[in-house]
Amino acid sequence: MQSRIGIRHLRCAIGVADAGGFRAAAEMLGIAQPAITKTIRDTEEDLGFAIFERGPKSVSLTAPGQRFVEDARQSLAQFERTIRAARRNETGAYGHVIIGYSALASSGRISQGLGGFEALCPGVQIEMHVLSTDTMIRQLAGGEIDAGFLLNHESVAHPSISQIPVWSSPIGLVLPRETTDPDFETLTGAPFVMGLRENWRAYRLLLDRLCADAGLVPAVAEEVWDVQVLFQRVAEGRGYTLYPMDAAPALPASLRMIALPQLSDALTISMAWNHVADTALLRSFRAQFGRGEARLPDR
Amino acid sequence: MQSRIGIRHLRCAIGVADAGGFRAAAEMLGIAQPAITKTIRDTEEDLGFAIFERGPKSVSLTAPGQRFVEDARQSLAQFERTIRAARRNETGAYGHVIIGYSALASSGRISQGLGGFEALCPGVQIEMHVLSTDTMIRQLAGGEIDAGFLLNHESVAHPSISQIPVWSSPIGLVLPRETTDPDFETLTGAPFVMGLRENWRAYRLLLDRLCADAGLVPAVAEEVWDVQVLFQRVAEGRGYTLYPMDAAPALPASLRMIALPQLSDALTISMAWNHVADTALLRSFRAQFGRGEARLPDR
DNA sequence: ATCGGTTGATCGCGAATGGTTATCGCCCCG
DNA sequence: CGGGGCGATAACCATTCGCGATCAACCGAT
Repeated sequence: MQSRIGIRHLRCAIGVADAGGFRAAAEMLGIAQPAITKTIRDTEEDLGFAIFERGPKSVSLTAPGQRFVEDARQSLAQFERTIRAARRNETGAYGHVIIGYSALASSGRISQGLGGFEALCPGVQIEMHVLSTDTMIRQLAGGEIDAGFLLNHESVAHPSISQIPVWSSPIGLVLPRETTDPDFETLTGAPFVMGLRENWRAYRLLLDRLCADAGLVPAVAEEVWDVQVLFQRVAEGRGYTLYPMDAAPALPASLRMIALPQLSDALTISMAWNHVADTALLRSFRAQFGRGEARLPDR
Repeated sequence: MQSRIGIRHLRCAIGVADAGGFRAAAEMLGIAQPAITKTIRDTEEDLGFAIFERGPKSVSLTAPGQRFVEDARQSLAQFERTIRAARRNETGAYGHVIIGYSALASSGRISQGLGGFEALCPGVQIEMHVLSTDTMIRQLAGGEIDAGFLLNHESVAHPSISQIPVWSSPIGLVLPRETTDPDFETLTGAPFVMGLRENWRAYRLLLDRLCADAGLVPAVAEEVWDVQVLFQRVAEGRGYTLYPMDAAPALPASLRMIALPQLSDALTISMAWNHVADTALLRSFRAQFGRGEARLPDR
């Protein structure tokens, strides 16, 4: 039963798989290359099979190696969560939670939940990352973040990630403060600034459907990578954009929002988490937003 | 970020918590006591708080230590599953799954599922433990076993354990082969041999309800710890017993079963697993028995 | 009151481990 | 045909890990 394999071995194997080579992994992990060779060889010896196929140019995972590294990722993530959740942080209290949130999710509901969590577990350090919906799902699956707030959309799903709706907001029209309210009919063909599909995939899909339902055909004059630029361009008069009404208080002074009752559906933000991410601290966190032990996805 | 804590530290902390003392843990882990002292102290130093309260007589967990050890258990279990699932076993193939099953679950449906799994993942080593329903839940929660087949009953639940019904069997009457079939009415007051409530809690609760519904009042003449003894005593004429009809083929030659249509409900066996037990191998295993990604308990 | 018999803590010392630098052999590609 | 990648190997060094021996505190007996 006893195995000489430790966390170090997992880190090493994952590093090589990610970096695509022993030398690259060595650099990434901040150690010398021979150490990688030795650690990988020890691991393979212990497990009884080759994790990597050594090609003359770069290495690749064998089939069992693939499975092993996949499992090792979960294992390592869980381990690090355990340490993070327990460790005393700079503020003098214990615990450290990493969450992601979509730019669309900048609403009072998050602050309220976080406030409740802060009251329950004072001093726990909360690290926030703004991520696109797809990146968030990927990082949740890989254990890089503990929970995320993202756009609820049927195209956003992952077998090992649970989601629970947290709140909704209707979608409004963002326009420069001085501009007069346009008629809804005049919006078709009017210039719009939108987030790039690459980074705003699910939100764009949602808007596509809402606009189609409402008979609105926006002319996308420009696509940008992130919110700040989005608002910047709208303020410069390059076009309108569509954004959750919730975000109205957070708009720059040069912008304002008006409701668009013609857009039938609201945008819903869900809390998402990997169901293997299971520490006492994270259970407390999730409890702040709904029951937090909701259904797994029906795949 | 980098922490000197490794798997060894978790094992050590868990060991001390379980053994209830440094010296006892040392013995349990097969190392000397000073090593325990040092490892625990290193861990506490790294985390920034005391895991254990050193009393003059034995030690106890502090509040944060309690949470840490709890999380560490999950972490360690996941780690060991990862290694187990990957490791080459004696049969020359890879993988090792530990399952528990209730004595009540000895049916063809398990063998069938296991056969399918064997075909899918040839050579994977399956370790089986016969456990009482309650023990199984505890070991699933602690990560000691990967999946279990147990009696489906509302009193058998745990927040982090999912269950999915796998099959059902009506309950029949077990009696010595030579005995003539009794009338159902004569069973009330007739002597019965039963499993001890201590070890058969959920099954006895189920039988209590079924008997009450059917107006049957068995006189429990004797209570025994495990199945073998149960059948032994029935064969010796100490009384009847009630058992799933499924088990008929597995009965000793000296016994036979007759149906009891008066007992309204069937006994249902579920597969149970801890939703944090997540390796590629275990997903394949669970897929053999229903979808295997079913609902979490509604707590 | 003191003396075993506990407990965990401390102190050196060897052995094992994890890391380093230097170098090799290989294969691809200019 | 000779770089310049790659991983493997060798020799060596620092740290870690575990050991036995010992200590200090405490409890419950005499």
